[in-house]
Amino acid sequence: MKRNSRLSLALHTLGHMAGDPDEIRTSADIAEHAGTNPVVVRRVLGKLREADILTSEKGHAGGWRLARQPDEITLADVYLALDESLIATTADEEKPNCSIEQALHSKVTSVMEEIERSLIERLRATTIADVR
Amino acid sequence: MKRNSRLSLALHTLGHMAGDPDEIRTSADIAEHAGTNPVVVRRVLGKLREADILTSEKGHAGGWRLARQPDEITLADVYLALDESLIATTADEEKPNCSIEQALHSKVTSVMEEIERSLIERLRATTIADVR
DNA sequence: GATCACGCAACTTACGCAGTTACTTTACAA
DNA sequence: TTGTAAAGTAACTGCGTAAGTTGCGTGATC
Repeated sequence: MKRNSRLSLALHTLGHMAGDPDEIRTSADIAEHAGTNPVVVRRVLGKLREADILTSEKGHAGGWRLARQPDEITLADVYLALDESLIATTADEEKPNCSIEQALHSKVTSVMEEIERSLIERLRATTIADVR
Repeated sequence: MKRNSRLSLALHTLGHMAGDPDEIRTSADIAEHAGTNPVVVRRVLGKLREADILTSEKGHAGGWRLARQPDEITLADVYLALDESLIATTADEEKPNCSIEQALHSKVTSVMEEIERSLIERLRATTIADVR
């Protein structure tokens, strides 16, 4: 796998689920299709379950399923469910004792926050049904 | 040091230089002020030299100096000089043989490119003289 | 109760980057 | 011309993060 793998894995899986919402899928099947490991799949999809995007069932004939309709799940929902940020967080300094550092930090931080909001807004315009 | 250290180091240093453009600074001095190592400073500032933001002189009484006026150096110039991206690059897949992955990749890539352009545009509005 | 699935914790591995060391090159000055 | 002070650079180390892996527990169905 590569960088940004969590979001890629999540979206890829959701895309397939959107195409056949009634099918239940196991971590093993998903992992094989995505070329990764069942435990990794559970880690990532577990985040999506916390955000009420997916449900999982244990036991025989268990697995993963969408918790909502595909057209009610936006890319922003998925992005936010994984805490992972595509925007580099400006490392929180302990104490920017230097005034120039303070000015820079506040400037860059405000720009990045604006960009992040803008990103989420754009992601909200697409649902996983659109990429099916 | 922490995350995003290269951009922080670059901007911090340039901010100080903007306050006193005629002073020549050694890597050792800069490193001490920034709490890091002279070699690291040279690595980062070397990138800025390639972008004609700084000049360096070897030998006795050598060091680093701005190559342009402070108000002619934007945050975008610095950001672009360091190749480092604040926007996570969507890992270049070898061959997305899966059609859903293709659709996702192109969608996410186009959003991210738009966001990156937007970021650069905003960074271009501030010069290092503004944070002095 | 056997099996099949997720849940989870702990460990291993891979990778990037800051940090470090050591050496070379260059410029200036005594 | 020799010594010193600076950048340039290559190679190595250490650390943090994330994926990958293993093992065991838990719950549901047959």
